[in-house]
Amino acid sequence: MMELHMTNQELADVFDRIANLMKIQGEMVFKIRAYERAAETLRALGEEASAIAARGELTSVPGIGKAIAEKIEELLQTGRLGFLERLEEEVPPSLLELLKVPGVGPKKVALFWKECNILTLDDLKKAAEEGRLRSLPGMGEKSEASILAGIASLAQRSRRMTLGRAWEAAQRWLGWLRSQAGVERAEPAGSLRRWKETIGDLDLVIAHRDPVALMQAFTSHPEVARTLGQGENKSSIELRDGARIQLWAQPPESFGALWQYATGSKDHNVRLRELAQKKGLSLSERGLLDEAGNLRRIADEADLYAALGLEWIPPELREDRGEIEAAARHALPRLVTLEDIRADLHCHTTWSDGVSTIEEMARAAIQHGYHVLAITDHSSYMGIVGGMKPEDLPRQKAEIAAVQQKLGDQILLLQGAEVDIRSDGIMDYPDEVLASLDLVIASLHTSLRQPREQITARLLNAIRNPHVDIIAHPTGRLLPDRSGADLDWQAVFAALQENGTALEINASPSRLDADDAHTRYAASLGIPIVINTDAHAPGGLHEMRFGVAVARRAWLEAPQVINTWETHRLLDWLKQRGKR
DNA sequence: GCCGTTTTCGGCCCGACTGTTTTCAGTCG
Repeated sequence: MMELHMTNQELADVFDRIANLMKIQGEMVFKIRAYERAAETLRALGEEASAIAARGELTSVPGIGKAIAEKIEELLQTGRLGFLERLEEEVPPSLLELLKVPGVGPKKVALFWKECNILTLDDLKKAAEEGRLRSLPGMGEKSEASILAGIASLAQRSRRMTLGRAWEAAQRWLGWLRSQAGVERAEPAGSLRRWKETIGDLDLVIAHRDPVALMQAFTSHPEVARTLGQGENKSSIELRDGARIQLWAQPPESFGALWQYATGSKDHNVRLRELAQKKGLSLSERGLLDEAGNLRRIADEADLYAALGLEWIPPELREDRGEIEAAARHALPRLVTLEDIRADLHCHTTWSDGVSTIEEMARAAIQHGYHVLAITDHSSYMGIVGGMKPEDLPRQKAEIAAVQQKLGDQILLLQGAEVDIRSDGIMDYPDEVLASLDLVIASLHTSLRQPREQITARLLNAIRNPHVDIIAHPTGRLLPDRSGADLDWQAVFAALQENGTALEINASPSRLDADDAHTRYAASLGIPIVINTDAHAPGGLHEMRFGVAVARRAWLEAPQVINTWETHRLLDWLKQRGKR
């Protein structure tokens, strides 16, 4: 049977498309939710759906039943879906653009389409400008103005933020909030607190007894371009750069319920509320309401989870990926923490494109409390980064030895290299050079758009090289929006497993590669995971926390991450791989 | 469309805010 390559992401996009078209069509909300849930599930899988389909086990995946499994199989076998094609004949796909306008949902889109024959964003803009929308039921002049503002902001609105940028912005705003009168507590929530790889809107929560004046100050802050909503408990603003911030407020005694609610994810919250219902309770951001109508306010998140019979769930796990079941069994993983990290095995110095010396990087690593630092400058293939030729390595080795002597037992320095996998799949250093290093990282930097078979073959070639210890940033993606290589993940996983090669989580917020889903699946196969910063300056070492966040979202415990190991164990691992 | 120790039918989370409304629908998270 001819098998077409559809990634989990591509499959998920199809089901999201179906869900949105059905919304405009006015289909049952629960049917729509089923498609949305299937899309979420596919994105979180890690293992390729095609591999599960080949075993005939799609329906054993939670959220995928008979109907959706059949659609996945049709897509995998033919690359098309008759159901979607018929749907698109009934609902013009150009309407999906209209859904992106803030404040415009499926009901309005259907109304505009059926009553005014509006099919595109341009149609909608023109109709609003000409005042043709105000006569529609539920519409008025303000609605028209809001739609025009929404279309304008859509055009100039920035993309999703990287996690790094979002954290910086959040810290600034939290600082401002904490300086305001009456703010007893201010914390990040939403996808930021769950450490998702990119962030749409910033969600912030505060404890405040009388937030009306504060909400006013928030929406009139000098950076605000427009106010999207302002109420007593909730306000939303858009900044000049297009970023959006939502602020929620509750009194301190309800702060736990609010923080939990605003942290999400939506799917996680829905599951919690269903659980509450089964116990005869109603859960909201205000607290738990019993059947007699008594509201139990909740100051501390952990009390909320406890009231539902659950362990407190770390925010990184709150995606409805099995965490609620695990919390009920008191079987949540003991997630790896930043404090567990003892080594950084990927950084650059002035020997290639780094801006600091070996000694500067080593001293910075000591400040982080690390026991081991691997100096892994680039090989020479990429001319642009001024990589190291094999003949440079002995001189670098001498410098590392000199710094090592100077620093004594404060830290152990390893001489590694980040060796390019050339476009033809050949490693950039010959085997005897690779064998002379303490640690070898292999990575793809060029020709990332090669066809799946070709680029996978390059990576497999590196994994099978007995001198290669770590595969760095496997897809080469750049967040927020440059996608990476199209890899045959099942082949990559199998090769990593067979060779005992470690898979890197690259901690740079513009990479976070491998991602949480693939890392979780890789670790379940016993593949060693390493979290590296790929720092090019001492400041870059601080990005370790973003990599740890990915590992936590992948449910990893410290023993699965090789740079949490005691030095002797790490060295044993390298030795067993033929190093040192 | 999915799901099940209240099982194979009948459920499926909850509230704030806006703009249009004289009591509510739509959107959002």
